[in-house]
Amino acid sequence: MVVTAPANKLSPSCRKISQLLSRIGDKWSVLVIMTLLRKPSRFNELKRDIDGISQRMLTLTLRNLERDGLVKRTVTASIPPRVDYELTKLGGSLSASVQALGGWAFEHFEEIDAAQARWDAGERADVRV
Amino acid sequence: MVVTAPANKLSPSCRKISQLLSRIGDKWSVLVIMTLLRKPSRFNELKRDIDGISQRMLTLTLRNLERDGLVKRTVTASIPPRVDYELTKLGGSLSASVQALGGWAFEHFEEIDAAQARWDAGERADVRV
DNA sequence: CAGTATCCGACATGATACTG
DNA sequence: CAGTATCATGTCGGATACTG
Repeated sequence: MVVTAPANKLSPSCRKISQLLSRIGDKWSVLVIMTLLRKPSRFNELKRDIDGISQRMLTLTLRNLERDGLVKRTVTASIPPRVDYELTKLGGSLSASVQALGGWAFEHFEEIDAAQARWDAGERADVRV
Repeated sequence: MVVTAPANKLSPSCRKISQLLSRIGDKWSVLVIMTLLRKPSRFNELKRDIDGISQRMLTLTLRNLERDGLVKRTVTASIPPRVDYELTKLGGSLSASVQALGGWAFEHFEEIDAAQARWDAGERADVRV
């Protein structure tokens, strides 16, 4: 019995993309990375620069990025305590790729918005044969 | 009274990145895009190729991508019904940027895994001064 | 075949209060 | 200043059943 060719499963590298996105694709990670790319910052400095982030989420996001080796944390034992965050070399190399995606977003967001507007207006663009 | 310089808020383009990620950064969108990049497919064909996706999530993901103008849907009124999905030109251009990110992921995922392993082993890598 | 409808649990996020 | 702890809520996603 002849069986048709094996299913065209996705290659492992495609899975890597989605794994990466599940790491940095949350609501705040990219914003934190882009902020740290501009300059290393202290905790409350980040909180001020990233509009709308809660203290809790900033802490969690930084911990995750630190765990992934993308951000380095430096504690200075003074009073008041001082904690500085900066991108690691790994984090810096990631930000380059993220910025590339940002370039696409900046060039095409109007097309996306337009497509959504059409969709929401009820003009579904699919084809019926 | 002299006030310090305006807060270093993120530039609008950075926000665009996070907006894009909130669109395609969900669990399945990128997987669907990468699958359609290889070849246009029918509904159940996609379901077979994308391991683990539920019927519900495939439907929702396709609707969102269609709404964003990234995917085109073609209905053939036959019995049984036939529906084909393919990337639009916009979707194709996005996939290039996504693949760039995938390249980074493929090159560096070992470093990330290693960093996580260190963290989980309790060796927090931060610096104390 | 290609969906829709419904229910439900898990997780992500926000708000708030407290601490070394 | 830089967190941690706790609670409340909303959304995401899976399972299941039904339909043109």
